[in-house]
Amino acid sequence: MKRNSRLSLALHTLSHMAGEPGRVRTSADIAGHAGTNPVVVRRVLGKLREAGLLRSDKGHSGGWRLAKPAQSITLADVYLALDENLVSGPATEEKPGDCRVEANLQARVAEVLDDIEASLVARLRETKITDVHPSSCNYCGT
Amino acid sequence: MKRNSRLSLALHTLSHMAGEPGRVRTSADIAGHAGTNPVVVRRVLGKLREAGLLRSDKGHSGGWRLAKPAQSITLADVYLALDENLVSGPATEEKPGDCRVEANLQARVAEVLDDIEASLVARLRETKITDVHPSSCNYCGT
DNA sequence: TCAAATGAAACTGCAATTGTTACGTATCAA
DNA sequence: TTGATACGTAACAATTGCAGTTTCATTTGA
Repeated sequence: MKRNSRLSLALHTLSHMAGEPGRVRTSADIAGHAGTNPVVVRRVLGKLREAGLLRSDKGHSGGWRLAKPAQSITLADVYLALDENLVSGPATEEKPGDCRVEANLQARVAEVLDDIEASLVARLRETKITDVHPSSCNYCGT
Repeated sequence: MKRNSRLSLALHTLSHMAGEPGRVRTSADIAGHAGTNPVVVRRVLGKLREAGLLRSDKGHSGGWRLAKPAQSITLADVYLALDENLVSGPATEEKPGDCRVEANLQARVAEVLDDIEASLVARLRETKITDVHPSSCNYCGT
């Protein structure tokens, strides 16, 4: 996989699930379709479970399924569940330093980035995961 | 240094230069103030030179200086000169694949990210590097 | 002619992320 | 009760990107 793969994997999987809400899928199934590893799938989908988007069951006939109606899940829900911070990054955290230019810059740039991050989430909130599922899907068979 | 350090270094340096436009600074000077390495400085400022923001001279009494009035340089100019792509990342570049969900997702997400990237640049264009220089600077002596 | 500065290439070191292996635990069916 | 199935988690290896470092060539001016 590549960069930003967590978000890709999460959206991809949820979108498929939106097409067949009843179907239960195992980590191995999902990993096979996404070209990755079952453990990676569990890591990523685990975040979505913590956020209340998915439910997982152990044991025989266990696996992953939607925990709420697909219509009620937006791209923003997924993005936030993963703590992506695609824009601002991990809170630059400079040592104090005695350079006032540095302080000015940090403040100014951080302000802009925070705004942009908020705009991103707002935009993502406009799209539901059901909007992304194509009318004919060679995986769901719909 | 940390993440986004190229942008930090570039903005920091340009901002100081805006305070003393005539002064020529060597890579070693700048590296010393920024707590990094002269070669790193040349790598980053080289991009700004390609973009026409800085000029560098070799040899005795050489070094770096502004190539245009500080008033005409915005944060966006610096951001774009570095090819940062802070939002969209390096063009996800998936192999084609036969999954239509994936294609739909890529398109939708890319569209949003491109918009957000444009918003970011627009916001950065509102601030000139002279706006970031404090009235009293312990480095410039102004 | 020599010292000072950039330009550029090659390499190392570090941190983050993904991929992999291994083992524990819960669940269900025979 | 037992065994197969699937998730949960920890630990480790592989990969990647970036900063840092070393080294050498080239240009410039005193």
